[in-house]
Amino acid sequence: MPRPSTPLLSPDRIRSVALAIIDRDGLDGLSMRKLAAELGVQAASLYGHVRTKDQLLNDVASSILSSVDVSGFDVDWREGLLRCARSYRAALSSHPNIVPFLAYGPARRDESLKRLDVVHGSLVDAGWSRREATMIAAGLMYIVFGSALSSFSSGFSADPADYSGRYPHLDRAHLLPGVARELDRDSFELALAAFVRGL
Amino acid sequence: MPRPSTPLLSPDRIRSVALAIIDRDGLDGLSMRKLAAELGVQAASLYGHVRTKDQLLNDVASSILSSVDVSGFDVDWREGLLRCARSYRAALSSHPNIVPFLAYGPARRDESLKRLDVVHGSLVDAGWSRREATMIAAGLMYIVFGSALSSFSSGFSADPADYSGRYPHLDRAHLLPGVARELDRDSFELALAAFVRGL
DNA sequence: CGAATAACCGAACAGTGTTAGGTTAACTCA
DNA sequence: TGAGTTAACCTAACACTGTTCGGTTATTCG
Repeated sequence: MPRPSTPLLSPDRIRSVALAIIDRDGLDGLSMRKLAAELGVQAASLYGHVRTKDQLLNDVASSILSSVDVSGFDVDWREGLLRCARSYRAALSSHPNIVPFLAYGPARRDESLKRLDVVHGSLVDAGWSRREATMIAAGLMYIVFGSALSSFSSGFSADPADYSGRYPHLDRAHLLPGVARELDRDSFELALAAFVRGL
Repeated sequence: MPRPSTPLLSPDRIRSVALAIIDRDGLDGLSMRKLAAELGVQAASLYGHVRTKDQLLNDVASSILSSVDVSGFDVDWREGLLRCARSYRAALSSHPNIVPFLAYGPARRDESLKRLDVVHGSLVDAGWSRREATMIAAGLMYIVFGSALSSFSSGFSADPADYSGRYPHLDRAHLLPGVARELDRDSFELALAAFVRGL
């Protein structure tokens, strides 16, 4: 196929299909050849629109982070922290398979830094020292990313035999996958509330 | 080379060299061929001692987790949580490159489950409901794994130009890598203290 | 109308995890 | 001691991976 009348590819289309594959097949399930195939194209063609696979993943990551909401700091810093953490987690948990990539280097993406700048500035304005502000922001990220790795409740096996006998206090752990989503959210809310209250 | 007089390989030796490579070159820096080369052997020979690369990584992970200390629950549950979290983080942060792998599925490794069983049982004995115990354990893991991903302080650039101007409140972010270790530990302690206090 | 550019393709390169089949040393047992 | 088995390594290959090079053709601009 030579140059088509109307272009088959665009950065937007590539990003959205890439994210769909990641959601469906996991992070390892995304290859440039598979991505190209689903776009009706050969792998080499992607490199006219995307610099590298890593860059593509970064772009996908940024688009996800753009929904993180730091408007709560207009109210007060506690509300800001809560709202930021909740929207951050919501963004991550709607695309759990990309979280391991995201967690690698969140501090170099513009979408992350813009929001971190607001958080840090608001905390300092509220009277925290710069060092404290940094630590509070870090602690918030710990809870957000820790919970978004989400491999806690949902990481358990649904087979009772994997636990009964061997782990006396985990005899109901096989029930966890069934309530994973709800339990993960409640665990996150518990950790977040305790953290913000304890500051 | 046929069968050598004294075996060149053993599961132990393979694991320890694998971990050394991961510590030195990162998780992606470990390949079966490189591992074999450093062991003075061809890649295929490894498969007489190791089922798959994934299994090898799991074994390495388990050996790291074996140093997590849950003895603090003999004192009381707060002390148990603190000591468990600290030793967990210490174990992870001495091999930061393997954390992304570890975070994938901690709930299926025997070394993890044995300790989780103690944590859960101790919390229930202390009067928490089973559900609360699960959520508290999850929250603790959030902070441990979130902080061990360690990409927070150390993930920043050391070049001032990456921040000044664009992010007004992050004008000293380039100093973070220099104090990353200390700041990460303090942030972890802050989050941990706030969490345990807030329960 | 001619030239430049943009969009795609085929083929290749070096690397990955893993398997099959072969070779030889060391061990086991009569 | 000698035969047979097993264990430990090897080479070669398979099907993948991300990425690059050079080629072909449709569109667009001067």
